[in-house]
Amino acid sequence: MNLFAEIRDVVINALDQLVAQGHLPQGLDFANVAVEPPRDPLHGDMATNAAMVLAKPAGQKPRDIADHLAALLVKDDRIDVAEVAGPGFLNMRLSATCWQAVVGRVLTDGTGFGRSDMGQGKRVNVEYVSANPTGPLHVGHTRGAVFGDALASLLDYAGYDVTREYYINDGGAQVDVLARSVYLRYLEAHGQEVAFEDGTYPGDYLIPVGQALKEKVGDAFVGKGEQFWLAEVREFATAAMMDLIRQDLAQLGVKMDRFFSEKSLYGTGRIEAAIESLRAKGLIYRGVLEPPKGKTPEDWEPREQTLFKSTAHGDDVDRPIQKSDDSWTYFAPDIAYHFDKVERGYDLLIDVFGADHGGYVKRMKAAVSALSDGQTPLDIKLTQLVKLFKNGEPFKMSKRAGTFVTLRDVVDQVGPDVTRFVMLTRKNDANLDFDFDKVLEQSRENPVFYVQYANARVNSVLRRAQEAGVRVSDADLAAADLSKLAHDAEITLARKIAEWPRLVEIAARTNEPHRVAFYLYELASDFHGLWNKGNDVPQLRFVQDGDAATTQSKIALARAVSVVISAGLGILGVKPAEELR
RNA sequence: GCACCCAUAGCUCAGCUGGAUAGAGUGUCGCCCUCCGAAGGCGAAGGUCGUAGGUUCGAAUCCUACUGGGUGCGCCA
Repeated sequence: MNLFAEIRDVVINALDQLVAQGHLPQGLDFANVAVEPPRDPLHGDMATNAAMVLAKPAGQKPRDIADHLAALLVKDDRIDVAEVAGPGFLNMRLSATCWQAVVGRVLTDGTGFGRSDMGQGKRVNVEYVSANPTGPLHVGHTRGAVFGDALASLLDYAGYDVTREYYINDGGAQVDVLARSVYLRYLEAHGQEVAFEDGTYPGDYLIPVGQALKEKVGDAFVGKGEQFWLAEVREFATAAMMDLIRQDLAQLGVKMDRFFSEKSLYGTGRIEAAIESLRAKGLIYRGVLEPPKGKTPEDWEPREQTLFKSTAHGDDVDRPIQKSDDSWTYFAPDIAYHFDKVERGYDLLIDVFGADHGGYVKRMKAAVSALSDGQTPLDIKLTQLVKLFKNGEPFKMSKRAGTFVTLRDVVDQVGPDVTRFVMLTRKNDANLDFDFDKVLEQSRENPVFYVQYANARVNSVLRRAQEAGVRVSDADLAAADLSKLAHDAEITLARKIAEWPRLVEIAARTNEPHRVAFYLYELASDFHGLWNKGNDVPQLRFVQDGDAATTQSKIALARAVSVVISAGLGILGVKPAEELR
């Protein structure tokens, strides 16, 4: 139930009537007519720009249209007042009953209150994390993981049919490096002295993998050339790394519907098929690329390569899909992977990349545009860097200094809920400061705590009411006499609750789950505000001694806050706190 | 050199398919704690929305140029 959408329907109906009555010309487009909460509450509960948007096409003055519209709108019993203001805004004040009904609705709908059908069941594929299977996930991956996961949940909540997917880069040279590194650990497990040269992974996390390999194959690979063991060790090591990564994700509460292996594209004709599809559209050719200007490529020499004509779909230069030795570049399997996604018939594709892959956006969009003949939109969301702090001091990450911070380090220290919430307190394309101490601080400036605290307070007051003999099940509360919720401060909170379904749609439309986190902070803030008013104004306290009916209505409001917080936190993948400490 | 992202209060950041007097936290200043949970509360001051143009009834939001910061730019992925 989206009250804003309902009132917009009322406005549109009124506009239709004005057309029928001849006050407005036929054939007007109402698509830009919006009903929004005004920034200034003095302007009322909702405002519509209808008169201003239609003034020009209708050839009338905005205020004239608004006057006619206002006269019709007040006939709806949900709208108490409709008045023209400013350049032609129409401000509406809704009846208290309207807001009280929202509270009742939350209690009957539960956390489904904000669910939307805007997605119309369209199939969306969200690809995220997709870290190389060469080691544990680090902090940067953590942000992408949380963002992608919350985005997927958000879209699901907004009525899309969502698939969460991880692309395993297990086909390139980096897994050979991994295999060699594991081989060294394997030799070490056999008591040999080994040296980790440049181009190998020296991390401790491979020690148990080397051990495990020894237990599996004994000394079969000792002293043998690469051709004897590389393929097998590669497979063994990649599987071990994916186990590690799955554990990391599980610890963070990130779920995947599918892990898609890059390797599965090789030797199966899948890459060739994707390239052929592009060739059939005349987008594959042999050519020589210009060197990038101003970057002084030291060892540049012109080479003829097989190129994808990505410029035909908005890219800046054409991109190579084969190396000079005719093996595939990394881009070729990526094309094939996205071809696979296109062929699976998704209505929308979303890729979540780290910001360091920003240069990759245009070519990937070009590829999907070409492969789907412009039919499948691809949205690529980049997550910016996470800067780590400890007690306000920057915390430098360095593999060599051993201060390399993994996802596990973060989650072990602050827990999955705090990690997830904090990662969503910034827009995806803005840098994020993560202070290990501040995120655990229990104060107003810490949004995680502030939201959880609101939820805990609701539970506290719920218990208290129950002790006072008031029936507080959701069913009882939904049936309560909500007309007793009449104070301005209470209606204000109900208004904020009513914004939730609208916010879900905005967040889903923009693919920006951080909006949910900010909304929850505002909702919590409004709730705490009402709570604090109770200190000065006794009749605003949630528990009214000796007045079960009034208490019940106030508890209903509090509980509605809690329900929306639970729904919002659910999208973010954070467990609501029943109580603190 | 080119492409993409970013620039909003002293600081950290929000800001709705363009909407009214641009918001929050923090910091600063003033007042307040016998009160359902004061790990606080109320209030004030604080802005040329990087700069300069453009689009229109209306621009932080869209377009162009510039300035500053970040990321990336064939045979790594």
